[in-house]
Amino acid sequence: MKIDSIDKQILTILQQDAQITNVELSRKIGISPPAMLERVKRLEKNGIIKRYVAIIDPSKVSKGIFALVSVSLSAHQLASIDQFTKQINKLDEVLECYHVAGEEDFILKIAVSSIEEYENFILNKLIKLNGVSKVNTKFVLSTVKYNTKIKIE
Amino acid sequence: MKIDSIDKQILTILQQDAQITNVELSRKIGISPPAMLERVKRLEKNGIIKRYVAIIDPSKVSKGIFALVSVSLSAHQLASIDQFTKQINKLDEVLECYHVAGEEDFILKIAVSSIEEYENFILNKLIKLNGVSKVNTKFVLSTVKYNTKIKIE
DNA sequence: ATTAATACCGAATATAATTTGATATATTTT
DNA sequence: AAAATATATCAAATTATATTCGGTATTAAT
Repeated sequence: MKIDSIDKQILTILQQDAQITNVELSRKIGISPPAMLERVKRLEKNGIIKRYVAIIDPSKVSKGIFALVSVSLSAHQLASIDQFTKQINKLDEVLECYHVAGEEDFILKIAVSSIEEYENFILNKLIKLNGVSKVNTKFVLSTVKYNTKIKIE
Repeated sequence: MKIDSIDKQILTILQQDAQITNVELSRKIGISPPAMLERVKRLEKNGIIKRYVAIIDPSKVSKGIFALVSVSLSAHQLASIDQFTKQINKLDEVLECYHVAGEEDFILKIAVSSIEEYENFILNKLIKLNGVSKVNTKFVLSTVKYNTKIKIE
């Protein structure tokens, strides 16, 4: 699907405020509400817009402790990464997980409510996954920036 | 502000689907639409819900290259971290930035459209920030999990 | 126990989303 | 280049939803 300049404007706005009304959005960009509606639906149907979410303040729901964790898999396990992938996707504490090039294999972002909960996560969940051979934790002191918006250009 | 069991259900649902209508949400949870509306507004006003956003597929808007970058500041610069913080917040390529405990000072998540753009970001933007003394890049091979939802319990 | 505050509901109203049918604008085909 | 097709657009009408309102129940405080 090809994305034109109007689509880009739509995506830029919706990434910052998904609650904007269709009427207001169409007014801002300068096309009619029905035309806008069709464009947004098309962006959704084609998977450009994946979903709409509410962003919660973690500290206000007692999930204020974050950690960035690197994980290495044993060589033979690396052959079947999708098993690891599936397991990671089931763990609620894992917000993000990236397969990376370099020393370690994966970098995970973890959110928990306490150090005890973190310890429990590492000892009873993460290192019990098949093939996990090395784990290294960096605790987050503060979140400097958290942005779900990617620049559209 | 105190959050009860109904609020938790609301937050859990809105974190997955912020487009749900107030009518549908109230039906799911079992209170009337006006009561639901008041609760959601309260969660917004108290900053529990920070904002609503559309999540875009980066690969479909040619921002398919991600990197995780560690940054160390020189000792004297660490004294005024908020300067670094402000600068980081202005850079569109930086989606997330965490101040971490350990070897390095910050971990950044970067999104760009090409390796050339990445090189330009590092050479002309990141290392030109005051006090940046060490930079180390890990390129993301694949995103295993990307979740903005934190478990409410 | 009494008062005050809070949360709730059903009904009415205001606002917005969505559908419709017609028209214009590109795009492709001949 | 002209005709045909597909696509995008609009204004108006309809449908659905958000929001307001007045009153009632429930909870918390005095």
